[in-house]
Amino acid sequence: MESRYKSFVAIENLADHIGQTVTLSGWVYDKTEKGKLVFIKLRDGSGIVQCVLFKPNVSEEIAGNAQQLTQESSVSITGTVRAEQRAPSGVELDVTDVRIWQLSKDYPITPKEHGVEFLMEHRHLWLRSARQHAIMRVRARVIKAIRDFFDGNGFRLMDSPIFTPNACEGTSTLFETEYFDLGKAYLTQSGQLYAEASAMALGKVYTFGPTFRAEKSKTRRHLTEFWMVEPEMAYFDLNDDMDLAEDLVEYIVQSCVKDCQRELATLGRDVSKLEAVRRPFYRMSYSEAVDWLNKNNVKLNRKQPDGSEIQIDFPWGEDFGAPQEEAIMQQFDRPCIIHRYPSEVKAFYMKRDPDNEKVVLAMDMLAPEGAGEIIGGSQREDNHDLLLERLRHENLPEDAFQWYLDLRKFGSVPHAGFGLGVERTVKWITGAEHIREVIPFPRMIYRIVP
RNA sequence: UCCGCAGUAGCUCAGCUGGUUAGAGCAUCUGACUGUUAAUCAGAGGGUCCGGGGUUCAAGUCCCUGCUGCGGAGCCA
Repeated sequence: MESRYKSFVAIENLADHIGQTVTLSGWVYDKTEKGKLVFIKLRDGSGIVQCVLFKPNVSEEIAGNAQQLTQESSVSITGTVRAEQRAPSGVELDVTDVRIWQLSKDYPITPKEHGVEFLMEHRHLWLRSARQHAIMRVRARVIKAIRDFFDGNGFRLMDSPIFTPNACEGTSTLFETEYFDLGKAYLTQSGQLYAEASAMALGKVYTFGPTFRAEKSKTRRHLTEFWMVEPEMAYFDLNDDMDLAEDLVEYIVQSCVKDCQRELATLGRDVSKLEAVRRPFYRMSYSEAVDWLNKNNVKLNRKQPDGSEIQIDFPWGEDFGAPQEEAIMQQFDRPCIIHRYPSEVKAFYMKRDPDNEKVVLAMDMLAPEGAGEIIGGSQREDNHDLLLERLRHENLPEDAFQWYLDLRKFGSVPHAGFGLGVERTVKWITGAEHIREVIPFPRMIYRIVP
């Protein structure tokens, strides 16, 4: 059989083929008839184009094929490409032939409104809708930008394992599984510890893959399975780390602005807000942020032992919740990095600030427009004895961390890194309402199907 | 896990202080139309009112319970 590989014309490139006869293969997105005209909206995965068939111009058989078509029928349509001002994409196809591969029956997702539950049950089909299609293309562009950025800046990809014997931070809940005769294994919640070992071997590395959190979170910014990219750099301090994070995020956003104009338009995204995402971003220390909250009268809701709630000034030492982060970000049109958090609320591996023992050299990047935290990172503790002390303080199993402690015995150096949540970044850039829309098949506390 | 809300046609929903044969729009099917793009017009079919129990002369409607889902909080990327 002759390969069709070379002869495919993608709908997104049709404007380059005006006046030519082409064959498009795809699926029927919508069809309407008006007298002797049949309008077929065809999608092929790259875009949508309206194909117009005038019955007197074709045989009865071809006209019959066109009239039979139902939503999501698979079809190859041949015709002449014509510039058309009325069309959203600027082109239409004048149909001369229609070949049916399969007629679809009772496709459940109509062009009308649907509820969330129904759409999630049909996620495997929902992905075909224009909006979901646009989001997935932006997602692919974000991932490409991440890889391009690191590959082009001297980083090496070093994959971390997904099965791990121990917790990274010891706090979050882990998914547990049997591992042959070796007892329990866990699905990784971060590749960072392994990335640190990799950085000592290759200097600048990044690890990129899925991560798993068994937290029973039920919000519009949590998944139980999500993708994270984690760079780790030898001889980087916190400032180097923050500079890198800003460069990366600026590069990702501007890549999408440049290459995803059609997708962002489909999504109704205000692109000017993305264009504004240029360095330098804002920065403030945790202590400055607490001062700002109290100066601006942003109170903390605190539950009393009797169940009632009172509002108090934000106490230094408490971790920020979503309401505090949102209040802080309302003043900014670009991301903001908050750094030097109280050591008590942060993970054991973060390095204490030599200028203030109460805080660690940690940083979070918050995105504007309500998108919230997209990055968490830190300079790591590189002193063996201090790290061991922190491990014991957190009651973590020393044995399991022997290899990690080794990194501080054999040529320990200052180093830093961070994790960027791919889905949160895509949610911000696309303006999606819920994180479940920005990953093809979301895994959430109450959903594992399809 | 905690706090709130919801479940009626394939889909999105309405259904009043309980009252006789269960409502609309869209989708589907039939017909009309040479510019529709949320097409329009005429007609047709389509219901275990989430499950179980209770109150009542009478329950889609009120009460109890279970299930499913949604929104928010905490945790975090």
